[in-house]
Amino acid sequence: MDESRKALYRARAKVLKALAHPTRLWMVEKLAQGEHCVCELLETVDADFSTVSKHLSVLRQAGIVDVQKRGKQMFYRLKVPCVLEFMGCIEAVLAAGAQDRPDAPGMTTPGTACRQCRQREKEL
Amino acid sequence: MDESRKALYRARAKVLKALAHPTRLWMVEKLAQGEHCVCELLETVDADFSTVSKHLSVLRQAGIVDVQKRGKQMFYRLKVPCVLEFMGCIEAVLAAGAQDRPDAPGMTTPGTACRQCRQREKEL
DNA sequence: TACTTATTTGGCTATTTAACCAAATGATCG
DNA sequence: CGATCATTTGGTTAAATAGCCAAATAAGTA
Repeated sequence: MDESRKALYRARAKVLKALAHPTRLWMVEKLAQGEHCVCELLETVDADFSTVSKHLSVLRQAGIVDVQKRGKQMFYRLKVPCVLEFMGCIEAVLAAGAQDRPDAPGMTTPGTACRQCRQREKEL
Repeated sequence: MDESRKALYRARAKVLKALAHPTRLWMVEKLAQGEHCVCELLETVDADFSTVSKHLSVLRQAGIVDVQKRGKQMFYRLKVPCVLEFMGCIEAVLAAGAQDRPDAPGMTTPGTACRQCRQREKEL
């Protein structure tokens, strides 16, 4: 894998990482309903002012939210609303996670050994 | 926000966190093409055997991948393929992140003060 | 049974992240 | 200008994460 490809995956991971926090996830949903100033978000969150601000900063740096100063307040809004679409799939993961299926007992696939994997590759 | 709601967001965040790593993201895409044993993934990844194994463990615990033992090998596969759909939106975030728009200079919205926010709430 | 192969586990260290507090900034109001 | 409000920044500490190495399992194989 070349360096530019690695960089791409790092960038993608960074976006996901920005979303991967309960408080931030919550705030993103909140912002999906319309813009909010920091103190409005603060009220719903049970954390310190500076903590909320830092979370928003993470979202902003990831490019997920937008901020606009108006008067003495900072108004945040969701820049890329499609991130909300993740939720459906995440719920699916959570639902699937519960069952941990035993995966059909009578499995007859030959079990290609790893060494053989490489050999098979050579043969191709 | 009540405790069960918090727990929901924590659970969701955990799933995203599992995806939020370049190597894991890469492996998920790889697994989307079909099942692979650990050593096959290792070849494409430039990391230690144990590191790869741990990444897979994270994905498994999050409920994203499935594992099945066959012979001496562990075959991993994508359990919930919809996670791939995230990529489109992530690219959108990355694309949007580039431009950092100045958001229309002549903005005339009154700038509701935060104190006033609370007051406004009371008035409703 | 001993040997090799495939993978996981258990430390260990370096790095990153989260949270809080206190201080700094920036804008408006008196 | 000085006070106040909204928010960010810096510092600190605790906890989580990533990576590597070495040892432990587990399943064939000789």
